[in-house]
Amino acid sequence: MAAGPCPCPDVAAADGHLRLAWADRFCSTPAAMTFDLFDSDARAAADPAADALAIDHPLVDGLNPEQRAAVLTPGGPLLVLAGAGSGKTRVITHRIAWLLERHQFLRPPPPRVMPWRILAVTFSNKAAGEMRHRLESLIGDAGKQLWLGTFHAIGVRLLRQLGEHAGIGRSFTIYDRDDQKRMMIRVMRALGLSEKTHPPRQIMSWIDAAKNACRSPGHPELPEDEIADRVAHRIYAAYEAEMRRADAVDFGDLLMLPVKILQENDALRLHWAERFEHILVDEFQDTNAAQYALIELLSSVHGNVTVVGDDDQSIYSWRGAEIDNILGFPDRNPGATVVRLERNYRSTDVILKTSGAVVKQNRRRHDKTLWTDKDGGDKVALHEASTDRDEADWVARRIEREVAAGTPLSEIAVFYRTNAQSRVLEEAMNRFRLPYVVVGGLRFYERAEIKDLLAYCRLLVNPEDTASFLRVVNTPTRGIGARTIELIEEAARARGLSVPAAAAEMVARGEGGRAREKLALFVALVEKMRHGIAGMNADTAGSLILRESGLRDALLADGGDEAETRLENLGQLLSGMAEYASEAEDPTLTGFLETVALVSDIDALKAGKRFASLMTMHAAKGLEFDVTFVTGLESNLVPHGNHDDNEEEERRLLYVAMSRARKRMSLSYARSRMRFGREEVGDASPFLRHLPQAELVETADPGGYSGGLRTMGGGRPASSFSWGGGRSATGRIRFGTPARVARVENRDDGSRIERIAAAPAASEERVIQREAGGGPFRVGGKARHVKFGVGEVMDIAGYGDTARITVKFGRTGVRKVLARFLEPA
DNA sequence: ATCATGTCTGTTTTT
DNA sequence: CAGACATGAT
Repeated sequence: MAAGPCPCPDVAAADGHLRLAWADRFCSTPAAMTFDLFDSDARAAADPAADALAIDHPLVDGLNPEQRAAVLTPGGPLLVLAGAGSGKTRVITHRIAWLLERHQFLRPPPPRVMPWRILAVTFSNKAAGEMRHRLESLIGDAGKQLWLGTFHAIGVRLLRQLGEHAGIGRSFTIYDRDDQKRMMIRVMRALGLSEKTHPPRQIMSWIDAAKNACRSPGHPELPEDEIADRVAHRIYAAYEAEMRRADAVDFGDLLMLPVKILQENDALRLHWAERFEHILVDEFQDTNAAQYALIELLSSVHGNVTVVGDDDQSIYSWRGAEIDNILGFPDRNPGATVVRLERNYRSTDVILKTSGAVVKQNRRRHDKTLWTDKDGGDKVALHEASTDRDEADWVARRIEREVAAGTPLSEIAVFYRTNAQSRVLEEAMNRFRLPYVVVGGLRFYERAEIKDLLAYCRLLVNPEDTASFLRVVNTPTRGIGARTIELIEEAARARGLSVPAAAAEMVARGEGGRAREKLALFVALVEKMRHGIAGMNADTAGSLILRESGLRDALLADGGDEAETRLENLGQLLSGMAEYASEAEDPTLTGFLETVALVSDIDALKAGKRFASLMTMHAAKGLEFDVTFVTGLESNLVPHGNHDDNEEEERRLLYVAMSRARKRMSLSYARSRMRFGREEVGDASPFLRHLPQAELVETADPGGYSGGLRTMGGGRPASSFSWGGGRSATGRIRFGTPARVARVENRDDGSRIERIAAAPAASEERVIQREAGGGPFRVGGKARHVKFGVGEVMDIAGYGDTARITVKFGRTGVRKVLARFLEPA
């Protein structure tokens, strides 16, 4: 990024057109050359100011002038400030395609860029998949060859090749939070530290912050923190040593280690920076120091960096993201081309104005004016509900109406601040029998049985994998308990070995206390399986391990409903492995494990159709829907903490959520909400204060609250709000719950909790609806299972995709199956 | 060594 | 409310 000023002229604007100059940093001819299209001669003769941007090329056809500028800018640092809905993904994909194809259209042709010399970085796996998909539809298989992925995925790829320079082996394992915590606790015990004085959670997030800032143990400027005492530094150092011993890396390492390696090794840096001729970074406002450093290093030869982002959508500062990376980009990169995309193609004017009114309250931002030619639009509904449950019902009822009016479910989304809020909404969706997916919420890969099998897999691939060893050594139970593990730990500490290595050595020496025999059996089992899976594809290996490890037998022996569910889940995992093996470049277990470590939601797969989407506001970034519901807009939830320092970010988060809608949006909040099993009373979010009245329609439950919305936020009167006794201005919304009584509870610590009496019984209608929670399934209806075929639904228990549905299949007979394995037939 | 039971504790947000 | 964790009985 800092390759020095480019001698070539920047793209200059003229009459909304641009002159195209050849300015790639690596061009062998330093003087700028102007290229024209084959067919541009006549045009140029007719109008000397006319330029190459009037290109008749499918890649820029239909783009607005700014988008064209962004796509066609030849090289050097390029900042695209892309407002919400301004077509930034389109710009990135088209720019990549153009870089790959432009040599066919420019004279004289610039050197051809090969796809594997382009690096495109996205924020999430979902975004990477989407981009790859769109790219392939533009340029076909060449799209498969470029380096495209999240920062973390790119980090893995680099570490695979460079890891040895940081003491990382070839088969390193990526640890998730659980594994990290396990290692952390071991380290602290070894150091004789109490978990009380140094909560592992806090230490972990401190270390995470250090890694996001690229700081190893011993760095003079480790993050400031109240827990950042000398002890914490010692823990950090010991934790790192232990991770290396286990040949494991955490998420922070995936960013920090490649940076360290490239910083410390000139030859490697040159090699890799030479390799990438063009680098493109999406969601640049959410990059942290390590990510920035990585980009800087990798672009240090050619200097062709395109960064795309929107400072108003920076919502990850808690993960170390520095908004200054985007705000300060032009200063850090003199001569950078800056393109602003302010035309919004997504939302109605009403939605644009409403969301804009929120984010405009922020001080630290580039002022910008998004505009659209879609005038007017449906007004934004603002709804006050008595309780969270009523709010959820209100949302579900409106979704029902949308569906009746012809909106596809896939075009409807519900957003909330915290994952815990999904539950009430899910229950309401079930009452109304509306099919839905929780995006990124329930995590398939976090189920115990899945983690067990994966831990076996990882231990086989990485013989030093301490965390996985500890997880499976007694799963299923084989008589190796705490005492034996303690012995192994001691041996490992004494000899500086990883835990599995220490266990193997103990067995070899005939040590191991009472459980010696059993431990020997286990070590032999692991060896046997490791030998057995050599050369196998992921799925074949997976089923061998499931069989040999005893996991399968243990579940079969159990025989209960839950065991059956777990077996189903494991079956699902195996088919996932098969699917992976059939299409992946590297079909082995190693490849699969790598992919799995970076992917959280398998459910995103079915987000395509037939389901409404439920997700956190964070997860909503980058997505769009015809109709959205932004829920839980209460003062203690949005903004979340009471800290002033993140208020602007919380407002941006709300802005992100509000700018996802194409046609209609509803905002809602509840006067009381269940939290920690208690009902808590709150006010509307102070962020709602500045909503433009003209764009709103307000409604409220009639609830027993004297006066309803009285105060907002700091207790000041909310004069901007008016509402009339629960009557809907649209007159179409029905109301449900009767009055309830509030009471105040004084607690010992002097704090006061306002509570509300338990909700009265639901209406008749609801009781009936509540009985069926099977999403798209109905008792008496048909359901299809991949293996068992079509059958009749006999019973439904639970809700959502974890509902247990009893189906009578023709061949297999009656079975209980999770809803997630079925589709309506 | 294992299982059942009880208690406490906590909730942002995610690669 | 639910998951993690400690305790105690077998």
